[in-house]
Amino acid sequence: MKPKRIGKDSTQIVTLEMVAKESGVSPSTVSRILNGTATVSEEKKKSVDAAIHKLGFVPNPVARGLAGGRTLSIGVVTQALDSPFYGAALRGIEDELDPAGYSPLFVSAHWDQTSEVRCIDILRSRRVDGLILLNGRMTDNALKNIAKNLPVVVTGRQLKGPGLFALQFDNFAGAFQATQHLIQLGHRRIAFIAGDPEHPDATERFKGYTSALKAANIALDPNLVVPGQYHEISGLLAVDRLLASRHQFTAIFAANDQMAFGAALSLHRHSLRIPDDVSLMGFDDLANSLYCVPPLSTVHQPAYELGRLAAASMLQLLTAQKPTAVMPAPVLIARESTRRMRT
Amino acid sequence: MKPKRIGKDSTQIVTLEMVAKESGVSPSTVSRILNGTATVSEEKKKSVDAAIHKLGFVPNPVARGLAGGRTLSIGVVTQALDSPFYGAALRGIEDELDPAGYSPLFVSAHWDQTSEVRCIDILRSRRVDGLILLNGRMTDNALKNIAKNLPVVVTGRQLKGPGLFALQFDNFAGAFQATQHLIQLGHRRIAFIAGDPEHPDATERFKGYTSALKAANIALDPNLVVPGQYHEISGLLAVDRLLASRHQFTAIFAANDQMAFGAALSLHRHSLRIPDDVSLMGFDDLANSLYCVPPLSTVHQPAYELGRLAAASMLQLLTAQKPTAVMPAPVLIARESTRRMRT
DNA sequence: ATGCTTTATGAAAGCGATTTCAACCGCATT
DNA sequence: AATGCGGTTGAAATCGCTTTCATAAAGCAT
Repeated sequence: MKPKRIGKDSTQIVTLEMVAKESGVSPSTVSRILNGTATVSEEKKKSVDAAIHKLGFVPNPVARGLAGGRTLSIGVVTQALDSPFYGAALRGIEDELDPAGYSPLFVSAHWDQTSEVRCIDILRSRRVDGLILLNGRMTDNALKNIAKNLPVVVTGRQLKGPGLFALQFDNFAGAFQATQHLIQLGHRRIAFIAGDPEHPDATERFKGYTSALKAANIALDPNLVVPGQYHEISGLLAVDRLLASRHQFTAIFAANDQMAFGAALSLHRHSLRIPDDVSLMGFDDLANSLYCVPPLSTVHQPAYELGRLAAASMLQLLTAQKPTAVMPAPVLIARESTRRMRT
Repeated sequence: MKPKRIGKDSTQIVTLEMVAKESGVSPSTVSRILNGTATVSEEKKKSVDAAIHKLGFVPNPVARGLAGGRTLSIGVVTQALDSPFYGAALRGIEDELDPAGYSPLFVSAHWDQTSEVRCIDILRSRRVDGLILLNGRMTDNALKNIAKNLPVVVTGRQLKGPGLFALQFDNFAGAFQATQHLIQLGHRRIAFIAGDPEHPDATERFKGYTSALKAANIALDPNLVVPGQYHEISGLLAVDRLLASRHQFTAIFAANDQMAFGAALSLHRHSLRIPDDVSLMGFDDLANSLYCVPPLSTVHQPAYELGRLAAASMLQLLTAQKPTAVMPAPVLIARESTRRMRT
């Protein structure tokens, strides 16, 4: 049996001190070179670089975090790890942070305010350098308070402050467009499956719906507005209820795609065809909206882009720049679940 | 204007030393109480606990990581953050780790071996206490090597070793059942949309398919086996090709749900109804399989459970216990996309 | 030359925990 | 009464890096 020898791959711990010794300079100098904290003679720089390369030195982020206060990690509070929408956003964050040497630390709050506070505490105790909050529930003031000590980027609300940046998607405009689209196709009796009024974006979408109706001089029929909770099942139940109520409608606008899927299933169960019998419109443009039957007309929400922008803004905040990101405007995606009213 | 005062919520840094001073003992003793490293007199324990509570002390994981070598964080290498399947697994991991005080550190490797190695390096440099690898691509040996220094839990392969634990889902049995189900419904000409042969689970599923055919004395028709890559679009194209080839079939078994969705769309485009004209079977039981039209028959793969089990096993590994987790057996979920052959 | 501001560098002091080491105490042993 | 031992406790070293602080060298004006 071969003696257990230290393989080249087995990360043996090379410390900054070893690099210093190897290149004949002090640890301080090595650190300065690593961080560019001060000017160092070209000559030493070279010899240190050589030593780093030779020894395969990788700075220890933990020690770095302790000494310098920076951990090169960004806390990300999401609402669900496994939601198709947030998943894309997280991917965007990761893609943007990674090249900058930062690592995201994901925690999920499950749309619960208490849990959200706890998550933030955990992240702070882990000394993250910044915080990205995706559609958080906490109050604006609490957020501003946190931003005093820690750069914060939030999505889903309008807010300004020092060390604080907000990115908001125009839910109102998106919903307006969606409703308008249905109207333009000749629909007059358009049902709306609302989201949880606790979500500000859900209420915005509702406003977009009502505004578009008003703009077209269509009276809002409260009987056609049914509550939902953004889940598939709530969309299904909403349509069940709608159908049971016997109020006529020719189109449905669901406040998000997930509810639209539920709605589609309910329609199917009642032998109603999409879009021949009723047109169906979603909101979010989830990955699988393209692959349901029939492919869902919806409003594209750039989740991935949102993640990237949030992360990029955070990076700017960390370098004391003013974030410049601006959210793309909503884009309507007309697919096959909506069609012109039959005359 | 009120003077800026230190709010109670603004996490001012309370250190272990302050706790020690407050309670009149040495830092060492506080540490010992925190970690249960040694017996401490009941009296001091009480006074320290009181001080901790009073000051609201939270140990700094960063300092802890540097001093003790433990960071209370577990590296998780996933293949995609935004895949419905992995999302559920990640949630399971988080749910299990959180109560134990551990935090997961997620990185995604995008099914790329090089990237996977890089991810692991990042995690190691961050001094994670353990590593969970979800369906990794790296070789068994490389893995064993890593496990020498770091507890490792892997999914999707069979492997044993010190500090190493593997969890594997029985893809073969699952695919066998799925195929058998179609056969029992009277289908004889069953097409198969394969996954990328690079994935071991894809090849296992293929084997399950062929074995079930053989067991029923049905000859395998190579014309009915088409390649795919686990994405929706590949499922769609596969069915397009199948249909173009004009080889008869009455049922399709897709190696995963995503391809089944694509397949469903292709069938729809060709005006073929599910399940009346062709039965469709998936694999994985993604969250939205329940909400497609018609709801997809599939094999349930317990992604969430998998995550929990992997995390639980890691926790056991970290306390030097032998992991005891065993994967649940595949369960067939017959929904509405499959039906008895018309006679 | 003299004095004074810069500039490059190293020594040393943290950062906030853990852990080793040694001292101390009390109690059983001979 | 002397020795020894397990059990508590605190002082101090340590983890690997950053960052003051001090110092020596260098540049510049007078």
